[in-house]
Amino acid sequence: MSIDAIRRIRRFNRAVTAEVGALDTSFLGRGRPLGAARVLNAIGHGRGEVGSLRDYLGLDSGLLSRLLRSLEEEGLVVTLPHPQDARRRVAALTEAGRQEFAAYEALSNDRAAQLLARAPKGDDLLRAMDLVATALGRERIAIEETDPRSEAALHCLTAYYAELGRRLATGFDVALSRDPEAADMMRPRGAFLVALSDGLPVGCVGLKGKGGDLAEIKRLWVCPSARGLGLARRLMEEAEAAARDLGITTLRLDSNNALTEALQLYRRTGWVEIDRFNDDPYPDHFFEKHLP
Amino acid sequence: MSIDAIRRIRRFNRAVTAEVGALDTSFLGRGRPLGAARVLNAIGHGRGEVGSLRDYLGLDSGLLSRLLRSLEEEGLVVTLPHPQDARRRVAALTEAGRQEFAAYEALSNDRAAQLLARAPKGDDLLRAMDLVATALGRERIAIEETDPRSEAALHCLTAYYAELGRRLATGFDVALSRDPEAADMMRPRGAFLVALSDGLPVGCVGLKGKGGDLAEIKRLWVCPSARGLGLARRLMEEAEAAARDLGITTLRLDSNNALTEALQLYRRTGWVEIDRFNDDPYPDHFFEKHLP
DNA sequence: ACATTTCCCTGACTTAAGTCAGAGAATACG
DNA sequence: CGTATTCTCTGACTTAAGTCAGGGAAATGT
Repeated sequence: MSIDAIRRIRRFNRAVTAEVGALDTSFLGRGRPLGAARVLNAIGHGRGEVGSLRDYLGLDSGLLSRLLRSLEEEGLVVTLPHPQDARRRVAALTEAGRQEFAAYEALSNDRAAQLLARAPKGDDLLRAMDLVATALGRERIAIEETDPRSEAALHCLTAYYAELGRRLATGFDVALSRDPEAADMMRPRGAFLVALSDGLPVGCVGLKGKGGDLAEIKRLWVCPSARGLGLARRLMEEAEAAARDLGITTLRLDSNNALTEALQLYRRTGWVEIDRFNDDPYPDHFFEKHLP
Repeated sequence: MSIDAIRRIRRFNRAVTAEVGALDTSFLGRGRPLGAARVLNAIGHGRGEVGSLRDYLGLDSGLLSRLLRSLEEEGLVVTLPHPQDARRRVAALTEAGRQEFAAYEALSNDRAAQLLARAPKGDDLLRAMDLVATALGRERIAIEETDPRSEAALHCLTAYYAELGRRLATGFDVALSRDPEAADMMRPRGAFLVALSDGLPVGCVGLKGKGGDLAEIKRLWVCPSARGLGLARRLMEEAEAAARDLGITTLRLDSNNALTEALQLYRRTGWVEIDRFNDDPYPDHFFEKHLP
C-alpha cells in the first residue's frame, strides 16, 4: 500500500467532490431545499413506498414525513394508502410533479453532457469512469433474470459477439454459430441472467434448456470494466441455481482456447472436459458438470 | 452526445457520491461539525490567512470568523495579525491542533487505503482515477518552475525515460544520451517546469542554457492520463516565456520519429526543421525556433 | 491630516436538517 | 377476540449552516 497510491486516491476524491457539489448546487436552482429535491427524485425513479424511501435516502421517519407533506402542499406528490397494507403509504407524482422531476433529470443530464464536452478523449474518460464506478459499487451489482431479448441482454450480447470477433483467431459470425432461440433461454425451459451495476448491464449468462434434464450454459460474458471482481463466478453460480430450480441435472458448455479466463474458471469450479458434443465451428473445448 | 454516455456519467456520479459521503461521515466521528473540520484541515494544509481560507472554502466572512473562534476555544488554533498588514489575520495550528489535523489525515488515508484494498485490479483502478481526476481538474493544472532534481521533477523524468524505452525502436539508456547538468536547467542558465494537477506531477519540460542567447528544449513529457488536454502546448509556451525572460533568442530541440504527437506539435507551433546539431544516438529530427 | 477603503469581527437573524417521544390507525399473533 | 406490533404522522425540540448589517482597527490615497 504505497503512499503514492493513497495520494492519487485522495486527489481523485478532491476532484470529484467539486463535481458532486456542483451538481447539488444546480439542484438548488429549482427553489427547493435539497432534501425535498432528493425525495422528489427518488419517487420519480420509482421508489413510491414510504418505507423504501426512508431506507434509500437514509432519513428519519419524521423528517421524511414532513418533506412529503411539503411536496404535497406544492401539488407535486400525492400519497395513498398501500393497497395490500393500509398502514403503509405510497407516494406518487402528480402531473406537475412529473414535470418537475423531468426538470431535475434535465439538469442532471446537462451536467453530465457538460462534463463530457470538456473532457479530452470522450471514450477513454467514459471507460475510466465505468471502471471506477464498478469498483466502488462492487457490492451493489445485482444479478437479475430477464428476457434474452431485453435491452440489457442485447447490450451484453452485442458486446460479447464483438469481443469474440476480436479474440478468436477465426473471427466470429453469429449467423454461423448455433444461436439459441430466445424461448430456450426463458422459463420454463431455461433462463437468461444479466448483472446490473446501478442499472448498467455489466455481464450476462444464458441457460439454454430443451425441457429435459440436460441444459447448456451459453453467452457467459463480463464487461472489461467489471473484470477481476469475481462476477463471472457469481453469474455461473446463479445460473446453476436456476438450473437446479428447473429440475436440470446435467449441464454442458462449449468454449474456445482463446478464452483463457473462462477455461480457468470452468476447471476450478467442478467442470470436467468431455468430447465434442456439437458441430459448431467456433468451440474447441467442451465441458460437463453434474448438479447434485 | 449519446444517451448511453450520459447514463454512464450519471452512474459514475452516484457511485462516487456515496464514497464522498462516507468520507464526510467519518470526519464527523471527531465530534466537530463538518464546517469546523474543513477549516482545521485547510489550515493544516498551509492555508493560514483568513482571506485565503474564505476563498478556498467559499464561506461567508462572519461564518468563518465564528468557526475560527470555536477552534480557538478548543485550543486547536491561534490567530495572529499578519506581520505586513495588521488588518489581516493569520491562523496557525497549536500543538493540539496539529495532532487533531494528523488524526483527520489518518482518517482520509484510511479511507483511501480501504478503497484500494477492496479494488480488484489496483493499478487499473488508480490509472482510471488519475484520468478522471485530471479531466475534472483540467483548469486547475498549475505549471511551476522547480529544481530539476526535485521529487516532482524526478517523478516525471523517470516516467519519461521509461516511455522512451518503450517507444523508441532502439530502446533508451539515459547514460548514452547527453543528460544535461542540473545547473544548466536552472536559473540563471535555464529552467525546469513541472505541471502539477492538485499536487500530482503530470508533465514537465526543461530549458537547457549555457549562458549565451542559445538554449535547448529538453525532456518534454506529459503523463498518459493528462494527454489530450493541450498541456504539452502550455508547457512549451511557458518554456518559451522563461527563455525570453532569460534573454534567449534562439531555441533548438531534437526528437525522434517515434514521437509523433511531439513532432506534430513542433511543426504546428512555428518550429523549423534543421540539420543535425549533435551526435546523440537517439534523435533523428532537429528543430529550431527564433524568439521574437 | 483627513477621508476612504480594506479587513475581520460581532450580533441578530433565517433556513435546513435532524432527533425524539408519543399518538393513531391498521395488521399480525396467540 | 384482545393484545402486541408495525407503520406513518405530528409536535417540540437541537444543531449546523448561512445571511446581512454594521463597527472598529489598520492601511491607502489625496
